[in-house]
Amino acid sequence: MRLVIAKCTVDYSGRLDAHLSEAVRLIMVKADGCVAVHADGGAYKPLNWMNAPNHLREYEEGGEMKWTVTNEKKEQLTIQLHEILSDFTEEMGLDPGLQKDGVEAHLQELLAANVEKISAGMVLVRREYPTDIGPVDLLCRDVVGTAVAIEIKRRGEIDGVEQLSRYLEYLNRDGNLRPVSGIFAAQEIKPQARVLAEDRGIKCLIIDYDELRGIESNELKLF
Amino acid sequence: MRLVIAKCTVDYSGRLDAHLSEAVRLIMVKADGCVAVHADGGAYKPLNWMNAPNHLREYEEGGEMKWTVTNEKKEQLTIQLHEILSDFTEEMGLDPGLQKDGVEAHLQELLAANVEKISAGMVLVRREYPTDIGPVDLLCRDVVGTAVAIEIKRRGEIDGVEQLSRYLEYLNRDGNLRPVSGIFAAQEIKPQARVLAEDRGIKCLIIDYDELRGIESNELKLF
DNA sequence: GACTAGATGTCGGGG
DNA sequence: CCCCGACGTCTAGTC
Repeated sequence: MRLVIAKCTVDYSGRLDAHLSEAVRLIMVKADGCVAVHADGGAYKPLNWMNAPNHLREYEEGGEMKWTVTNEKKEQLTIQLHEILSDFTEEMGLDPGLQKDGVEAHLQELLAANVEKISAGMVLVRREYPTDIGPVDLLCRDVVGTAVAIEIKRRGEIDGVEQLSRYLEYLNRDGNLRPVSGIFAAQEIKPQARVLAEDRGIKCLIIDYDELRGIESNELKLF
Repeated sequence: MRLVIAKCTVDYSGRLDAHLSEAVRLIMVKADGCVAVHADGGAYKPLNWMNAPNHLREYEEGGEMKWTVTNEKKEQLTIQLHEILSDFTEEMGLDPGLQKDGVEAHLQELLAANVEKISAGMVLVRREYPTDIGPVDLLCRDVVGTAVAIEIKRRGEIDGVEQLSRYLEYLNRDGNLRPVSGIFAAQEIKPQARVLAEDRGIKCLIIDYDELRGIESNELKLF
C-alpha cells in the first residue's frame, strides 16, 4: 500500500463529473491498484476514487506531478500533485478476510429452524423457494395448510414490502399454492413500511435475534 | 489525520458482529475521530470502521496496545495492535469539498425545462409535487389536459418502477387529478424494469443528457 | 454477462 | 431526531 499526502486538485469524469479544488489530502493506492482520495473527515468514504482494474500513469507536467487513472469503462481520475508532503509505501500482504455474524442469512437460518414460533403448527416447506422473479426467503404452510410466504429483513423498509408483494402476486397465480398469505419479518420495521404492509394484508412480525439464538442454544443443551 | 500500519486483530460488535484475524493493516484516524481499518485491496471500503461521533481509548494490555472505539449507539470496535510498523500523523485542514455535475437533480432540472420535448403540448405543473408518500419528480398535464406523473432516474431499475407505481396509485385517488398516467424516464432502462413498467401501463422514456444540455445551451445562444 | 437483493450500506434533504 | 430517496452506490450470488 502506498500512502501519499499532498496538496492536490482532483477531477473525476465518468458516471458523472466531479471536481475537488486545491487542498491537502491523503491519496491511498492499494496493492490491487485501486486509488482513493481522502479528506481528513467525513466517515470512511473517499472524496474520489477509482476501483481496480485500472491503469495509473504518473508523469511530470509543468514542474508538478500529475496522475491519471483510467479504466475500460472510460472513467478517468486526474490528480494534480502541487506539493507532496509525504510518500510512504508498506507491503502488507493478503488479508485473511472478515468473518461476520448476524446478517440476514443468519436470521433466515434461525427463523427457518423455528417456524413454529411464528405461529403454532406452522411448517417449513422450503428456504429460498425459487420463483421466476427471485427466491422467496421462506415458504411455509400454517396449521390449516394455507401457504405463507415470509420475507426476512434485518431492517424492514418499504423496499422489502414491495419485494414480498411481488412474490405474493406471483405465487398467487399458482393453483397449487393459492391462496398465499404474507408475513414481513424483521428485527425492526419502519412505520411507513408497516402501514404499507398492513394496507396490503401482509402481517408484520418483529424478530428477536438474541431470543431465537437463545432458543437454539437451549435446545442444544437439551441433547 | 493519523495513519498507523500495524499487525492487528479487530472485532466489531453492533449492528452485527465481525472479526478480523491477525494481519498487517492500515488504521486511519481522521480529524473528526472516525476510524477505518483497511486491507491492501478491496476497493475503497474498509474492512471495519467506526464513524464519528465516537470515543477512542488507547491503552496497554499485556505488553500490547489496544484501542477501543465506542459510540452512543452501543457499537464497539476493538483493535489489538500486536506490532506497530508505522505511526504517522499529518495535519491536513478542512476540505473545500466536492462539486458534482450530472446527478439526478440535474436531469430533473433539464427535463423540467423541456417537458414539451417529452410530447408536444406537455405542460409542467410542478417539480417535486408533494404527496403523503413522498414527492413526485415531475407532475405535468399533456396536450389534452390529462395529468402525467414522471419519475426520473439515471439508471432505470425495478425499484424506480415500484416507486412510480406507488405514486400513481396514490395520485389516482385524487378526484382533481384522476386519471393520472405515468412516464418512467431514465438515461438507461434495464430490460426487466421496462417489462414491469409497460405491464403496468407506464410509458418508458430514454433521456439523452447531452442532448438536453445541448438544447439548453442552444437556447442560451439565442438570447 | 445480466439481474437480484443485501449492506455495519453512506449521504443529504426535508419535516 | 426520523423518514425518505439517491448513490460514480458496491458486492456477492444466481442464472
